[in-house]
Amino acid sequence: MTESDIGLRERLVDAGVELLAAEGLQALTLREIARRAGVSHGAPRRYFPTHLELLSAIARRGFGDLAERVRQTLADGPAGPRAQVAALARTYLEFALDNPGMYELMFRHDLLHSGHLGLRETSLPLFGVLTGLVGAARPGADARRVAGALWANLHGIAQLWRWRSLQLALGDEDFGPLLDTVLAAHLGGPEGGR
Amino acid sequence: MTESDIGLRERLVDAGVELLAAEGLQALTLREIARRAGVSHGAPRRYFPTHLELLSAIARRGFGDLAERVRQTLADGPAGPRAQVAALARTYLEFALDNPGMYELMFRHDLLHSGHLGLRETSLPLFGVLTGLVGAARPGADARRVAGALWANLHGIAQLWRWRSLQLALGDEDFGPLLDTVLAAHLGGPEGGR
DNA sequence: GAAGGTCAGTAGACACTGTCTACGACTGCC
DNA sequence: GGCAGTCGTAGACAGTGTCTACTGACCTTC
Repeated sequence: MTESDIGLRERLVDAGVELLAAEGLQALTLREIARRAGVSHGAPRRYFPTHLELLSAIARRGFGDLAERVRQTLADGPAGPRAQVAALARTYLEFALDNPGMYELMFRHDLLHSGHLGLRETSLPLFGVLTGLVGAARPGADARRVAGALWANLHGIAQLWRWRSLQLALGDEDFGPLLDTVLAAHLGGPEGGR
Repeated sequence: MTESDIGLRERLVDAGVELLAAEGLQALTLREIARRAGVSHGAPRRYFPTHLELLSAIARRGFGDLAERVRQTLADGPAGPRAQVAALARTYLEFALDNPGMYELMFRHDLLHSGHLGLRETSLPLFGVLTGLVGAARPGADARRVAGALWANLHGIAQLWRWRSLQLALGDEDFGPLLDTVLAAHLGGPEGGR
């Protein structure tokens, strides 16, 4: 009846998400998650046979959150594919910088069970959305390839920005100008279409 | 007189580089490096007070190798800033894909002592070279910003390609077409100039 | 109502990790 | 020949992920 019967499985993922946000990825040990959930270190094994699968479940939360944020951005956002791509890109970067630990985990493929766990199922649709918008914003171009290039660019910015490498090289404090440059490069000038 | 007096310090880094190439980053433990170098697990501590510093020394080898490869590419490569940027980009990606473990280590800032160890000293000059070439290839543009965008794009491609995410999304088997798209986006059409 | 069985979680062991400290051997120097 | 200082060894310690034996509660079945 209390919070304790929402199931240990969910409680473990909750504890992991909190711990990740509070202490970072290196603190996300199996035993510490169990401690935070108030169970012994052997308990998680009942639901997650291995540490990797628990981390994957936590990462799936992150992919879900990101997808939800993007969905909401596109629902609230301005009209026009060009502006929507820009809004999506900004949302993506803000997510990465607001949740550094989670973003780090989401792309640490060595820690994740990327195959069977539906990570692809939440990541590929997002790429599909981006491809559609890019295709509408640049009718002539190979939408998939341009979307792939843009995705890689966003991912690279997220990583380098988190480590302050780009700030160091550019002297910027906000990623806005850089993002404008990137969008103009992949989609054409900021005035829209091409 | 034999190989054993080139100094344990260098031997440890050598062993680490080999181990990294052979077994990957997760195998690069302090104790295994010591084992491969033929010493006890406490020996590295004499030269590297912490695991992090040994890994940083190994990563520095990687940055040195990359810088050397880029230097050679630019020396042998074709004339013209546009073509040189393209050659640099290709060299960068080939390095990342030929040495996946090393590339992974080089950008795992949580494992590296990025501050005092001269990593920045090998990475920033490379960015300076790129900025110079970009400035020559696109005289009108903000060279630093475009170079930063391109660098982030290359880094993103290297990561996503290693995880086969981009291959999955694009259906490609070679990164050449994608790289052409990226270079055209940041530098203008493939015919050169703008 | 009592017996048996399944399931969730506990407790402890194991091998492994990075770090720390005490110790031994070997060098060059006076 | 004795002596210091350096280099590497050996063992301890806390922490990790995994595995196995166990306990106890609940649920079914006679």
